[in-house]
Amino acid sequence: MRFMTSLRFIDAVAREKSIRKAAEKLAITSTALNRRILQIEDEIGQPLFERLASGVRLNTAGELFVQHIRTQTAELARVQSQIADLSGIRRGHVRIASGADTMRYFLPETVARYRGEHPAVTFDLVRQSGDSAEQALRTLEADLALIFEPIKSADFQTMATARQQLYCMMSATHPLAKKPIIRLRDCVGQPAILPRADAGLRQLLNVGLIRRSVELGTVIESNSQEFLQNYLTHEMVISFQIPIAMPSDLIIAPLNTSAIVARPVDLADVPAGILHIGQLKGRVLPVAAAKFLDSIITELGARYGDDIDQ
Amino acid sequence: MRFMTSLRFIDAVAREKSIRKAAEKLAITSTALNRRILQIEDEIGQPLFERLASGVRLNTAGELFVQHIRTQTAELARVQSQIADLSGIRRGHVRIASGADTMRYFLPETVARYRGEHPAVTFDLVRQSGDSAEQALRTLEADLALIFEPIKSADFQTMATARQQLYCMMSATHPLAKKPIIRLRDCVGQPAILPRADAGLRQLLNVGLIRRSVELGTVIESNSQEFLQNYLTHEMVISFQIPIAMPSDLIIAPLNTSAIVARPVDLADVPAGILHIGQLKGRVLPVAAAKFLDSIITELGARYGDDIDQ
DNA sequence: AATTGTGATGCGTTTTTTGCATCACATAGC
DNA sequence: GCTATGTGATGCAAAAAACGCATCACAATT
Repeated sequence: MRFMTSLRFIDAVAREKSIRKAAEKLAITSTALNRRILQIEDEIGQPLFERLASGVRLNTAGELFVQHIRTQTAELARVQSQIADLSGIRRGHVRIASGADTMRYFLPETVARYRGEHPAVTFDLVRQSGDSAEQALRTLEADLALIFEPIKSADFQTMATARQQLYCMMSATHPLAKKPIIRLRDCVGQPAILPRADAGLRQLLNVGLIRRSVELGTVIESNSQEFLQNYLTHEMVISFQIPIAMPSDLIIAPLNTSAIVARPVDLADVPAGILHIGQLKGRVLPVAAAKFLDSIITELGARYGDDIDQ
Repeated sequence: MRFMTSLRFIDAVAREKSIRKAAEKLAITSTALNRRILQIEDEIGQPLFERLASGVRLNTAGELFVQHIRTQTAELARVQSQIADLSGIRRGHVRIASGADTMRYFLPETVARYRGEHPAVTFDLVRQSGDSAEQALRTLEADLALIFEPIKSADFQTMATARQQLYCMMSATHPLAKKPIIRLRDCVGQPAILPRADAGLRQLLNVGLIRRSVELGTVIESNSQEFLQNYLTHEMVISFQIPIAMPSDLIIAPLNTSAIVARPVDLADVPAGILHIGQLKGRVLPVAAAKFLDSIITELGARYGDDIDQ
């Protein structure tokens, strides 16, 4: 959309806090970008940026204006999506901010199914922490966010939740693999590899460990779920995971030596965590995003049945 | 705002239903305008207008897009007003759609007082019927509307009301002028000059007349309040008016021969009509318009005291 | 003091927009 | 049936706007 160019440029400068850096990203010269900004400021009647030696920073007027730009951009996308929807073939672009949990299996499968039905819909999938996912909704960089556990912002509007029981993962040859349900006291002193403290899963687990006064023999921490899961085949340790981040056949895996198995942790020890699917409060989503949200909810319902709320 | 040019043009074409006519109003050639429209349609990916032999008409996509344009335009105005407000001097532009009643004395006085405090605020005052005033709010051509009596649209959000008792107006030498309160039965057969049937006041009066089975000797109908009032000095007839459309000294006018006097009509015969001051439902007004609305409410409060609701 | 990084600006070039003339088509009136 | 009048679309040249290069002025850092 040509008429949005200047606005898009201003938004870019606001994000980069530097005209030259933004110009580079936008693939134009700083001269051209600078002049567009000066022109808009002239039309507004007052500056939008403070000029510092290190770059630029939005002033109050700029904050207001950039907020306006972002809502306008999102609104335009919504209208375009709505217009495209008139022609029958659903078109559009859906931007999702989510934690690593859902990026492994759930989102690939759900997005693939949706694109099977609507090939003209494109996606952005940005893996990030819960905090920055919420932030992405606020700056309108994302339409939907999937966040496991702590929701911090009042601007987050939960559209659906899925309860996720904690599972203990280990090699099929691990002694604990024989138990159908794991109690935390079974794990005392067990060598364990865990996600880092900023993950919602770790926080959930910690609450249980403290309550039951259990200490694990934590040998490795990692923020890579790939690492945690694959390491289980190399050393006799346990790890933890939530169902949505596990391949669907893991829970019912046979006890052959090479397999990884998952066993639920007793809900009395660690309560189920909650996966929140939501959007920016008060925002009207583009058609494509709204329909994909429906698709997510349907998929969650098929997987977790009664553990879903809308 | 340069970046709004194409959007403004499309809006103009939508209103004029003709590229050439719109081009004339916009002071450009139809060629240039036509190409801008083709370009936008190209970017959207589908046409916004149907081409007819008699001009153009919005299709469904166009309706959606023009609605978007109008809200964006209004939003931009709001943000600009908000930004201008930061600099201390309140700037902005307020567009008011209103019936004739308030255009006579109330709005001139209220606008003048407001502009005395905020000289940088400019005004559009469009006199029109209640229906088209509501329509002007919907198309975002007006920020505020003042409508006497029937409110028809669900999109109208009343922000304040003022009860307006009906007054009977006549020459000071008219026999009825001696009565402090007029009953409808006093008026039986009296020669009367009345506003036309589409005015809220006339409808209000008619209800009373039917209820009391009173018939007036209607000799003249006019939609010009000026005419109605000035005619009273030339023939011994009565007319009706609401306080807000009367000069403030009229009710207490002395009984000299040249004067026009106003006497209240008993509320038991004709209930007070209601003047509605409102905006488009759900819309956030620009600072200037919002503040002027405050000013209107204050002024109404000063004049009619308890007859005001917010 | 030298260096590096920032935004602003003069000037020639490139791209975009505009206007004129004209086409193709539909409708209204005779 | 035909003309006259209106409509939007389009090729081409002129005007306007945007762009990029080189450079300036300033501030912070080295």
